[in-house]
Amino acid sequence: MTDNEFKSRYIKARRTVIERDFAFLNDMQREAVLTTEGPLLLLAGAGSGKTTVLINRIANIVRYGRGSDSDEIPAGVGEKELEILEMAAKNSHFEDMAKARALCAVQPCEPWRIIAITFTNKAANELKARLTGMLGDSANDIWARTFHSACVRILRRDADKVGFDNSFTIYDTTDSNSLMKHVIKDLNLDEKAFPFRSVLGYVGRAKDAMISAEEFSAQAQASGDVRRQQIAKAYLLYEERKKKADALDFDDIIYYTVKLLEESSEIREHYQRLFKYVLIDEYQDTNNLQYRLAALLAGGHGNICVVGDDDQSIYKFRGATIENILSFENQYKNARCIKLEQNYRSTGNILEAANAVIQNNVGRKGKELWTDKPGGELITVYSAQNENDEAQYVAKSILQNFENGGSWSDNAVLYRMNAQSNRLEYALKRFEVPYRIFGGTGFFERAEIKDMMSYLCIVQNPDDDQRLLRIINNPPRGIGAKTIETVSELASRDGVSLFEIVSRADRYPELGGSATKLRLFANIVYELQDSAKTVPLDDFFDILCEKSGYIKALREKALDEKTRDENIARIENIGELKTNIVTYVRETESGDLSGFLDETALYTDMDKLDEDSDYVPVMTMHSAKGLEFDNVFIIGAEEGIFPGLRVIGEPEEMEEERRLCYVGMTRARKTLTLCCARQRMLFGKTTNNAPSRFIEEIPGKLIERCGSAPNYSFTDAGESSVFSSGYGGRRFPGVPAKQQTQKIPARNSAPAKVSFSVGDRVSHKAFGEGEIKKMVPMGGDYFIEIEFGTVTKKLMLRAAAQYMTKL
DNA sequence: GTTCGGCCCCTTTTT
DNA sequence: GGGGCCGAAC
Repeated sequence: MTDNEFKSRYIKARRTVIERDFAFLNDMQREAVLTTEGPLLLLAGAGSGKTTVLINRIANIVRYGRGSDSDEIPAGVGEKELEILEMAAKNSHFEDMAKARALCAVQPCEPWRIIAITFTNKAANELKARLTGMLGDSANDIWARTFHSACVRILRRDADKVGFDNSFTIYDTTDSNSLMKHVIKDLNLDEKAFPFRSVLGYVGRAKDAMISAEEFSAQAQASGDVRRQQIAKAYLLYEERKKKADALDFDDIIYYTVKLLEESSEIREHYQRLFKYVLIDEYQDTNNLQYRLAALLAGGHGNICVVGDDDQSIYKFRGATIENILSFENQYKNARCIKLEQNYRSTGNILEAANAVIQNNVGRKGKELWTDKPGGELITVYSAQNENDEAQYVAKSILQNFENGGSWSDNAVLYRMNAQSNRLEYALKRFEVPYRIFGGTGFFERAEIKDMMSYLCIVQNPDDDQRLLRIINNPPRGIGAKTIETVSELASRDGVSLFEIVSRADRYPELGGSATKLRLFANIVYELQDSAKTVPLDDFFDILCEKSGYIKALREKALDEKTRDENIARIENIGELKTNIVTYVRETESGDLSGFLDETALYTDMDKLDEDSDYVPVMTMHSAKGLEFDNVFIIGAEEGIFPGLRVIGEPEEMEEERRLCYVGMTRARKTLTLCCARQRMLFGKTTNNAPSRFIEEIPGKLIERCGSAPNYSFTDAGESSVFSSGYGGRRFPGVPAKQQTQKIPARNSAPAKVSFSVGDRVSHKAFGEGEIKKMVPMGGDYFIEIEFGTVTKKLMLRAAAQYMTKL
């Protein structure tokens, strides 16, 4: 046998044995799993098994290294080894498979040398959980993290190289907003002409382009644009304050990591040597900074795998650019590209509907998902009277799904914006449906939680001025606005933090009698810092509650009849925070304060804490990305809401909105329900919205319409459906003039006449014969209970009537 | 210094 | 509808 012959037989047999481990995948998926070396672009449609591919690819790398994707032959192997491999390749019941597998490995990769970056915590957690399931505890060493948490980990080691202390604090959006507000005020800028949000937008965009405050300022000077110069001033001061407070905002976390890696060859090389394999999920959503970061991390071994789907790009608003995925093959000349187009998640109907919607987008690469699952249930479109009716319908449908057998968590409710959750929550509570709201004004945004977190942050880093201001007089310590103003002036005069002044208050005659009170506060901080060093975190938290006087103040307020409930709730919430701390201490080795602060700063919702319990997840379509559920309810599918008012008339943004719709629809495995309300109260105003154009883009044959607003007209997609909120103008486009004068029926008014009544015997297509036990008018429909033999079903009459005949 | 009431603003989506 | 901010009253 020649060397060449030996070599090619060896490689072939090795590949065949490895392939066997992944026989359950389809050809394209397997190809992606086995392609481990060099740059790889994975175009993965919704539900195409992307995560499955990712975790199996990692498993392959851990088990076999580059065995499946290399023509190297390890030194010292001969014909005996070839024989073993070829036997194993031929016979899947080969007796010494362990030996054969061992022969397949070419430098198997240590788990801690693999980094897999995702966008959301949920995606990262799922990745981690599935990896652990597959690889056991060693999977914990894999860097399966979000961009932000990976960067925090890097910066915790070396932030001092870019001008921060390694114990830096993280500012969330609220902190950034509040800091920018102060900055604008202190610069005497007109708050109308320079809204903090928009200034922060400029800052964010500048950072994404790696333009520092100084560079931005220089550019503004050169341009002669006065407005830009003002923004530059705000940018400079904003950065200065953050630096003084040793704080990084969300953008900074990525920005400074990139800066660190670009500027320090030593650190860059450390990570480039460390990470043999880099995987980036949702690559279509990366912005410029994240794109640079990915390239930096993979710069050593060059094994970068990016996964994405141009149809699911929904973060353009925060600087994500689809260009990153489109230009991947230019950036990496030897890149390979694999497309996954078979959908395993959804039924044929759901997929056909989603494809039909996304086809209305012009700017796309043109990828068509297909499935071998035929038909399935029709897509339900429910037209509600108003948001209450909509919420009740959803709650009842979920209840019904649950009663038909299944978990609560098989159902999910998705909406466009967090503000829509209110009515829904109410309905779910009423029907005793366990649910959980993700995102939005969550637990960590409650005032009392932010206060306690601020105390913890101050213990960790007393120079954090933003948080110091939050708690210095909370509970009241007699440190008022005047005193704080004086302290601020002294601090900015001496170029030090507020706490520096507070702790040495007696040296400043300007502070007069307040000095004692300030010293008292400083002492509390010092004492807390001492306990934090010696006492476990959970016990420390109790000490904090007591020493700060915070709980005591709440108890006193709770004595007042008027505010009793509110303050008791606050105390309970703090108890809940304690529970989080206890869990954190139990689940992490070090259980230290800084780790807890990092986690809570980056994890907006504590989703991972009770994954065992069963509940209905409720969230925006943005946060639903990457998740899947049997039954998906999308509420608020109306012009002006989804698509939102501000994207109507903006073709590019409309396309992003449509991609969001595509993301929402493709979350569903078995059933998909789209709801629209004829009348809706939002932000204190009542509006009459036409059904979403996205509904109209779904072929009629795939839809089953139902609902309590039967006159609610569905127009053809086109100009007439652009009408949204009822500011003058025509209220119901497409509705004949005669009906327009009709009053909209009030909530719970008598519904249209029905041909069923209590006591009727009925025959139902799915449940057989039964008797109507109860009928309650509800949202223009009837809520009915029918006894079928031993089981009682709760149904909505209008929907059920289609399957029922009277006996 | 503190508290309370009214006014004004904002309403996209995530880390 | 609700939260933040400011000014007036305690």
